[in-house]
Amino acid sequence: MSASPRTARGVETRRKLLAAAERVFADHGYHEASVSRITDRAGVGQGTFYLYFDTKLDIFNELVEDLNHRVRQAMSEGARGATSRLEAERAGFAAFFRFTAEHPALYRVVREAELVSPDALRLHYTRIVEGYIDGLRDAAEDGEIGDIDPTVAAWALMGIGEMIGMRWVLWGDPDAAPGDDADPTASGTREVPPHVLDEMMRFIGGALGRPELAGDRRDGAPEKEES
Amino acid sequence: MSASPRTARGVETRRKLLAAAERVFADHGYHEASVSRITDRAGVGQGTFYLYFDTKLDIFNELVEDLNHRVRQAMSEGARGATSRLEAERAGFAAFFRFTAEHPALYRVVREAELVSPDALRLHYTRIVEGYIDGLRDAAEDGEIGDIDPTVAAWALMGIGEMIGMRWVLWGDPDAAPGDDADPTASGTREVPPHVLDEMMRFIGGALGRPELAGDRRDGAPEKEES
Amino acid sequence: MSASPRTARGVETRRKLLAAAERVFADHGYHEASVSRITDRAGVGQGTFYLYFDTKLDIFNELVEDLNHRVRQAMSEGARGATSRLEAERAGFAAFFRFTAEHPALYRVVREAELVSPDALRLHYTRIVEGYIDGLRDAAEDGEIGDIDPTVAAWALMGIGEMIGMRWVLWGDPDAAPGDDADPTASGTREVPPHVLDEMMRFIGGALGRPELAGDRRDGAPEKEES
Amino acid sequence: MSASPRTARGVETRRKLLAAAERVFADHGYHEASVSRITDRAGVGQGTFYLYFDTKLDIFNELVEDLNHRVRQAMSEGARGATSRLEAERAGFAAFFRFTAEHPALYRVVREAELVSPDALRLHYTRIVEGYIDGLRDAAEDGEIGDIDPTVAAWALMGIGEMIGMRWVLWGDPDAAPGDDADPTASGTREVPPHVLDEMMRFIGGALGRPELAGDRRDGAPEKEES
DNA sequence: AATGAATGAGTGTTCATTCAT
DNA sequence: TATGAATGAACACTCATTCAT
Repeated sequence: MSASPRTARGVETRRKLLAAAERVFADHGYHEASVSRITDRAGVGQGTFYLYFDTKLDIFNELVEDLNHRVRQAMSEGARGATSRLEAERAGFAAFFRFTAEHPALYRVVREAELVSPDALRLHYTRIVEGYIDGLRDAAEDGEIGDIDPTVAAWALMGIGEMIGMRWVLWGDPDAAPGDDADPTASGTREVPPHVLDEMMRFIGGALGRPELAGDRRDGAPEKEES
Repeated sequence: MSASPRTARGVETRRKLLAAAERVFADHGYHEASVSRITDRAGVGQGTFYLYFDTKLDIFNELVEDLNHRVRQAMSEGARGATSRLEAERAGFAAFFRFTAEHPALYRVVREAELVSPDALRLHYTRIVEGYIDGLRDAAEDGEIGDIDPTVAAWALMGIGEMIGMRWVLWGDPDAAPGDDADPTASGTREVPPHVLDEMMRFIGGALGRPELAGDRRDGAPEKEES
Repeated sequence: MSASPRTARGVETRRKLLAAAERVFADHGYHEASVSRITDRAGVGQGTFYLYFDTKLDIFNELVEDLNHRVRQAMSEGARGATSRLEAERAGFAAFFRFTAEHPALYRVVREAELVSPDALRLHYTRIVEGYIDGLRDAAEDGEIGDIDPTVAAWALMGIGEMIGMRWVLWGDPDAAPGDDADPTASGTREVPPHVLDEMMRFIGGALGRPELAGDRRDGAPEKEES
Repeated sequence: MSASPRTARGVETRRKLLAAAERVFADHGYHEASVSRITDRAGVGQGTFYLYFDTKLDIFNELVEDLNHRVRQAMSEGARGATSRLEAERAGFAAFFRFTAEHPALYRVVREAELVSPDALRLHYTRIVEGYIDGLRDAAEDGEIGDIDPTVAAWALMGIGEMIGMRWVLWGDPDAAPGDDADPTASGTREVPPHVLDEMMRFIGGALGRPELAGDRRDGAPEKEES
């Protein structure tokens, strides 16, 4: 039923719908977001929506796909120029957290995807993880990290990033009691504090078999302090 | 409006409703789960629901709370008897994965809670993390692990468990292509393969500054030290 | 199904239910008043209600009946001892307004009765009007008032009392703009200002053919009309 | 959410809904009138209602407003051409009773408004009363009536009209016992008998200080007016 | 290409009433 | 006499989707 736009005007309308949908999904989640809210924000008639998308799920999936591209691009751009795997990892995480802070939609939309469109979620995570796996494999070949299983490690890294991002970016102030910040749209602009990022990288560095590369205060580390 | 049951019959009805709700939420998620589906499955009239719960959100929150208790109990029971922090960690994760496999509701309900009842989600994660933090602090005092920041580490562990659990328990077969397993109710009985658990623990062991305790094949650790 | 109470305890319970119903109907109106609210306020179980009343409409009708008795008693007590019809009228109205101020339920319940139980409403008004008619007839025989049709006059008096009561007792401050006092339960304690009562009685005095008896400032009419 | 119709079709649909609502509210009152009954009678889908009205209360308020305009227009049209205040009053009342007979909804809807939408009720009465007040003030300046307080008199007139209208128009036959006419839809076509209108106007004429202008059989007025 | 109108199945929730104890 | 449990029909309202223009 829906079709690709054939005119410049159509292309523009489709774009407006996607942009509006990102805002609306981010603000309200999938279920509370109504097609009419999307078309309202896009400034088009309700029927116009179905010119470009078959269903509400359709535009949602496209949006998840799009966010996936953008976050991966942000991460690899962030990591570009890093001179070691861990440096790349750190830069990638930093980019990921920055992206999350700027687009809290990512978290919300993606996590909601689990129930709404499980395939979209799997694809999203899988693609990011694949990037990790490749990087880890290269680093292992170069002896840069230990011989940890890259698949398991990649999923673990994914989980760390997700949870730290949720905790420090989405929730914000560590001391905020639950309930202090109930408005989900209000909390999307925090940063991961530097020491948290440091500790997280030390954690990851150790995990990957190169504690000394992550900077350290680690007990059994031969040269560095304590000695 | 809702009240606690005052008779045995009422207690039983309330229990049936909670059990039904767990099933229905797990199968369909919060939004697709309708009160009438819950009451149907519980075998009671629709109005009966409101004798014991004020709103649909109410029973959802109670369920999240309940699941939180149960998973934490499962984890600490699993970890009981461990002789080291890492052993406890491993046993705790194993218990967590087992619980997840038996109650896929946990994942689905909890993750959806983010949009439906953010406080419930935060409380859930925070409580589990607090358990981690205590354990890590004790272990650090005993010199069992490195001096990693316990809060950051705890959230990282939480994320690892979540993601590994999602990947290997909920999704099941690593090679299953997305789309092969779209029915969310069909995939709740997998186990985390032993080697994945092993690798995960090596990852965590390294992260916590005691790679050698986690068992290893690590490059830079020729024949364990510590001897 | 319902029965008269056979024990002192039952009499008491029935009384509690009626008292609770008056409060609840007054506060919420017929439709918003639920049986459970009534039983809650009465401090009895929900089922107990149906021991004494067949339906919600039943207790409502009984309440209207009861209020009717009470307001008529208040009015005739107020009027007792008056030495002329107009004095009696004034005292009766004053009593009526006082009763209204103390029991705003009267107005609300009675007016709602029009749709809920039209018979109850008619009976209520008719009974009060019959009292007026009798009084007017007597007064006419005594030459105390003009020979106005007592039935029409009685209904007119009823209407005047109702409207003045609504305007000055229920609504309160004459200058309050609509909306300033939207809470219907908050405005039941006003009084009809003395000059309003005075003017009203002058109006009625003239209507009944005895302007001079009502006190007057009437234009050029030292002793009746114009001549 | 609701919007003004943008096409002729929409205008027509909205009109049908209002007309249906007037019938349904008049027949059943606010609470028994369900949106689905309204849409059924209008011959549109249930959802269509919410295209033009936000809530059931919304259309109710609009209806009260509309009825207020119409009754005031009917009254001033009825009074147009009267050569004295009392003549105008009589014509106005006659128009009011005629309108009531043709639109019994007025009474029912407006009286129920007291509980449903108190502001609407106050506005309704206040607007009519303001018309009375203006007329009375003019008449007083012209010496046409006594110097009665116009505000109090206006509310009194409002009450008289309401009550006489209820008694003779809505209830119909004076001798009908309560219960004979329980169907509220069946009684909307009566007229106020001429002698009742006559007596009512004599009552009012006396009240306003000009008994002789209202026609009379008054004791102290041996051979009619003015001569 | 665009749109406003229309729909009807579906939602969470309420409540007068019945009944077993 | 008293009650808490249970019910199911009913309600106001929402929304993804279709369609005529």
